Amino acid sequence: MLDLKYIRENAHLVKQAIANKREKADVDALLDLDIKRRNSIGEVESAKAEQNKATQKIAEMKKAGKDAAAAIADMRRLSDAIKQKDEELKEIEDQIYQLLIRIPNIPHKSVPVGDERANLVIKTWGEAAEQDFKPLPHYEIAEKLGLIDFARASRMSGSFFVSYRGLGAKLERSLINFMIDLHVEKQGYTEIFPPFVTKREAMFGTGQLPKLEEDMYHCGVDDLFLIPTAEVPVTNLHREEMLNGDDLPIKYTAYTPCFRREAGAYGKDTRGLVRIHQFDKVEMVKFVKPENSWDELESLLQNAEEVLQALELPYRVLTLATGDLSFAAAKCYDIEVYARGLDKWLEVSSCSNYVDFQARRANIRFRRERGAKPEYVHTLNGSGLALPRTVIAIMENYQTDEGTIKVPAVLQKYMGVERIK
RNA sequence: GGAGAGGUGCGAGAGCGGUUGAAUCGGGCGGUCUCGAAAACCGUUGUGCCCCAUGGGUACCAAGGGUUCGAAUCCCUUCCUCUCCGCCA
Repeated sequence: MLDLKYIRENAHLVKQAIANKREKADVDALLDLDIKRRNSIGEVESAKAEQNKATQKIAEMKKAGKDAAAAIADMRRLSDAIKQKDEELKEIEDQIYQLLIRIPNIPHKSVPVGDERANLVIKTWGEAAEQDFKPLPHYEIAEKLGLIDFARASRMSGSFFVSYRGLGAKLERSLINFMIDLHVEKQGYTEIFPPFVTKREAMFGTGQLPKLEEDMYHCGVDDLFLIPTAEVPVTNLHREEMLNGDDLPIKYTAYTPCFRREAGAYGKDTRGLVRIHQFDKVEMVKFVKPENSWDELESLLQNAEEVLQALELPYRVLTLATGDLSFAAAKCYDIEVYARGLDKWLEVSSCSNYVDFQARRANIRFRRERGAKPEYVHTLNGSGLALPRTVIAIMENYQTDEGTIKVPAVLQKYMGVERIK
């Protein structure tokens, strides 16, 4: 959510941002209502000032034992008028709020303008090892080695759910442990194990609601949502809090499963593990001081890259263009791993700076020191990493011509074997 | 799931429906004293919004409604916390 005052003073920038993000939001209607609102506040508050004075007088009269009946009768009329004006004001503020929460965050200056074709590849790391054979796509080798049950999972839960088995299941668990250990031991994050369902307010705080309600699994009886990413519960840990400036930056990492209905996404890249309704992910979340958030984005990206470097998987980094940027983000880097069997680049991480957008929605503030004015923190998060596509890359890039899969060196102590066969 | 208790400022904790934005204690900050410190004493210590803005106004005692001329204080709903019983990994 943006600051109303900021929108008032920078309407053209906001409109530009909406256009560049290919969102729809009515800034002019908002500005119109803003004027109405301020007029209305003037009326209501002067009426209330009058009422407060009169009320005090009545109290004094009663104390002095005088009859206050006439004054009370007068006040009844004023009181009714105030109630009515208050209602009008509330109506206006509701409308403002509804418009305000639909205005997206403003992209940073360094973000290229355009749709996904304007995404900028800023870095490529590693090379696909030369091979004299064509590796099988992951879904075939996984099936062959008994690592993943696609058919059985579909039978019980529907399509786009999978069940891992044997060393396939262990690979999943090993990757989770390896990634968390790396974030905690080498990169200074604190591990969190949060709830996997949250309330509406939490989804709103990080910006999933109201826009993405259709993409989430929802438990109607309790009005709870299954989390689409750990970003939601971990960022919301500090919702409605006043943090201590000395404690910043706060760096958390969390493993969670992620649930996504992906409504309408069928038919595109949907074979195997590329796109499934439930997947595992290790996430990093940071709460930082505003002046540091752009540096923190770079180090967040680096922390995510280190996972792929340790796994020795080739990848590239993209700066997302405005049209590809999510609603709440000011800037976002995507990391794509190269999968040799599919011969495709697959997104395994998005590292975003939300600046104060989420913090304002979720009311997460800090004081630089005792007595200082509260300020909104900046929030960032990045995957480190999404598991299924990492698994794809391992199964395809580490495949041998004998139809086995070598275990990446850093995973061997977790897996207990050097080769999956 | 059943039965109770409760949610007040940085913390503890008071608050007959009428100068209560909120007593008191503690903490923080500033000062007096001291070579310095401690102790003691004095002062100070919330946030949002609006305006004809070095000032004024208004709102906020979990959240939302209601009663009233007037609500932290009375009523209703929701959320959360705690205790006891039941159930359970």
